[in-house]
Order: sequence, then structure tokens, then C-alpha cells
Amino acid sequence: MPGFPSSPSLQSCDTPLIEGEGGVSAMKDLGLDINQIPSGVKEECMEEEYGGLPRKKLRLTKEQSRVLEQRFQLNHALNPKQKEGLADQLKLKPRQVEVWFQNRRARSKLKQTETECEYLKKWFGSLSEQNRKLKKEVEELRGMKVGPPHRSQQLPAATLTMCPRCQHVTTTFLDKGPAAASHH
DNA sequence: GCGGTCAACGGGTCAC
DNA sequence: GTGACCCGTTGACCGC
Repeated sequence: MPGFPSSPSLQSCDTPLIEGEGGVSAMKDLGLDINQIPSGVKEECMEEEYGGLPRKKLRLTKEQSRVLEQRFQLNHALNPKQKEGLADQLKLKPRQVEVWFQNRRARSKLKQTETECEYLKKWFGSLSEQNRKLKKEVEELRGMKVGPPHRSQQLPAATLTMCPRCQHVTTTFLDKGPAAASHH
């Protein structure tokens, strides 16, 4: 693809573009937003726009972002009718609303992944610490060992398992059978 | 100048 | 085939 000028979608009027002297920055100086241009003027600008020039960056207004965010909190996806309604309400194109929700879902997913990553790091840290302590304990017990231990002094063999659903960690003593591992 | 943010895109997948 | 969605990427803009 690379290079927007050659991209066929530029011809599609999906992307409101403002170019030339003034542009987005100048409008911002005036407290204006690209989406608040009277539609006639906007179309005029856009018609002049599609000569293969690079696209200009659109920024949503604070109010538009606030409403979109509000709707996202209620629902992470919109049906076509909701999309149309929201686009109407915000004076945006349905495609813009759709793109905003796609990007918002992506951001949300990224944030969740980061959170999970942090959690796993912490969990790994605590398991490492636990492992270190247990190894130390084993060493100490080995050092104390003088003869065959009495059965009552023996530690039962056990395994640690994690429930994939709730991440609850359980200790299963092998001589007590699988029922001991259940916690639900 | 550089890195971060974000609107917008193209391409792929999936359900209908 | 079509529309909705996800994913990776692009490029404009902004703050430092």
C-alpha cells in the first residue's frame, strides 16, 4: 500500500480532510473543530481535497469523545441502528463511529493484557519466593536427617494445581485422592 | 527531533 | 457475497 495518496479509499469521502492554509491547527486556534464546519463548507473543502494530497488528522471534540466513551461503557459494540443514531447525534459519519469503537476496543484489550501481564509478573514473583523458601526448607530438613524418618514425621507428597477458571491455587495430597483438590 | 497518541486504513476471518 | 469485526499499520498531530 504504502503512501496514502495512492490509496483508493481516499476517494471515498469517508475521511473528512481539511488542508492548505489554516487547516486543523488554525481551526483549533479559533476554537473550531473539523466536525463543526457547516456541512456545505466541509463538502466544498473536501472536494478540493481529493487531489491525491495526504490526509489531515481529525480530532474528535471533547464532547464527542465524552459521549462515545459513555456509550462504550454501556456497550462495547453497536448495532447498525445505534451506530447511525450516535453518528447523527454527534454529527459524525457512521464509519467514524465504527472506527472509534474498533480502536476503543483495541485500547481496552491492550490495557487488559497489560493488567494481566502485571498480575502474572507478581504471581511469578511470589511463586519464585515460595519456591526459594521451600528449597531452603528441604535443605534444612536434609541437614537434620539422621536416620529413616518415622512415618508420622514424613511430609505427604503433594502437587500444586491452579483452577483455570478462578486461578485459585490448591494443594492436592497424593495419598488423599483427587477429591481433595476440588474447591468449587 | 523524537516518541506517544489516535483517527483511519487495508487485509484477513467469520457468521449469515 | 456481504457486513461486522479484529489486527497490524500508517501518518498527522502534539508535548517534551
